[in-house]
Amino acid sequence: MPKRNTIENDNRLEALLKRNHLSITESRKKILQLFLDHNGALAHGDIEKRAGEKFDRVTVYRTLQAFVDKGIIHTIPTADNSIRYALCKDECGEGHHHDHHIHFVCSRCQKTFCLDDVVTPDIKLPRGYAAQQVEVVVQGTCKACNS
Amino acid sequence: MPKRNTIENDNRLEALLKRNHLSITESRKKILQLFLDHNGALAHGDIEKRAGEKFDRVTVYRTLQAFVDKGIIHTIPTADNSIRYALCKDECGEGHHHDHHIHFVCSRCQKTFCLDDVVTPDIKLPRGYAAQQVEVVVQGTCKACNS
DNA sequence: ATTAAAAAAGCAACACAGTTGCAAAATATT
DNA sequence: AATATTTTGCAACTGTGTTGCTTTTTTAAT
Repeated sequence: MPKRNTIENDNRLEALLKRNHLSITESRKKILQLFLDHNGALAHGDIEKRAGEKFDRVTVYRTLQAFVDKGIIHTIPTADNSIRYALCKDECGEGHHHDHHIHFVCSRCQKTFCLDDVVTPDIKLPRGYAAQQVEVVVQGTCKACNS
Repeated sequence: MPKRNTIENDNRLEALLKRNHLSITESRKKILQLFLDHNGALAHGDIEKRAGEKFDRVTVYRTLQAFVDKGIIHTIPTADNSIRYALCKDECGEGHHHDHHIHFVCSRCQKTFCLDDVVTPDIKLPRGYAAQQVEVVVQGTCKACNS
């Protein structure tokens, strides 16, 4: 496990929380760390499993909710009805998410990825419809599973 | 309520069920009727409310599952994690859904529509990723709410 | 550094969605 | 019409997410 200087890392976490006006607590640091260590999205279940030994279920829910509210993470809709979360890029802030990238779900390893470089396409809608937000979820096989 | 000749309508429902190798039961006819009468998608809750006085919760679940399996209806992923169902076009069959249209969720009236004429766009993925299916859900205001 | 105020965590209890096994009823098959 | 098959309803259970409230932790103020 690539674990760098603990204090330095801690500072980084705390700075991120402070910047978002969240008080610094063990659970928030732990869960934030999970996201930073993990490339790809996390299902609620994953998070609960990895953080759940130390923290209450309810705390995990409330922490994730707080992160979503502050624009630190965003949710990813999936066909199988299990919410996934992933870190936001820096442009997101309290009350306004700007996630214009698409999401990729691997049907082999089941992992979910934010393809940050692939922007959502313009969709030409029938007369009368007005778009506010476009969500694209692509299912297929990911880089790792294809090689 | 536009109710045409009952027998003729019943025949239509039964034919649709037979074509999909499903035995003809009251619950299946009732729920299928709901979809035919309703333009737009139905949330599980809607269906249970409208069919639930007559049928058990479990039956509704199993009926919907059977319809999905046979390719009569398809599910629509939504951000709020509440599955919606809508009728498939004729090309769908057992074990293979071909829904290449996009879905539209109205943020005003909360209704969900299949925009059958709007096909899912080609998405250019990073090297290494292979797409199998593309889901697009557009959120905005619908025709009715805009006029 | 102590202390008071504010925020978050933990706990218990609850509400709700979805599933499973099994007996009874309805449908299909001959 | 009789039998085999499928579906239904029921009860019980599991999992997920929520709420109210008390205790603990964190923050801010002295």
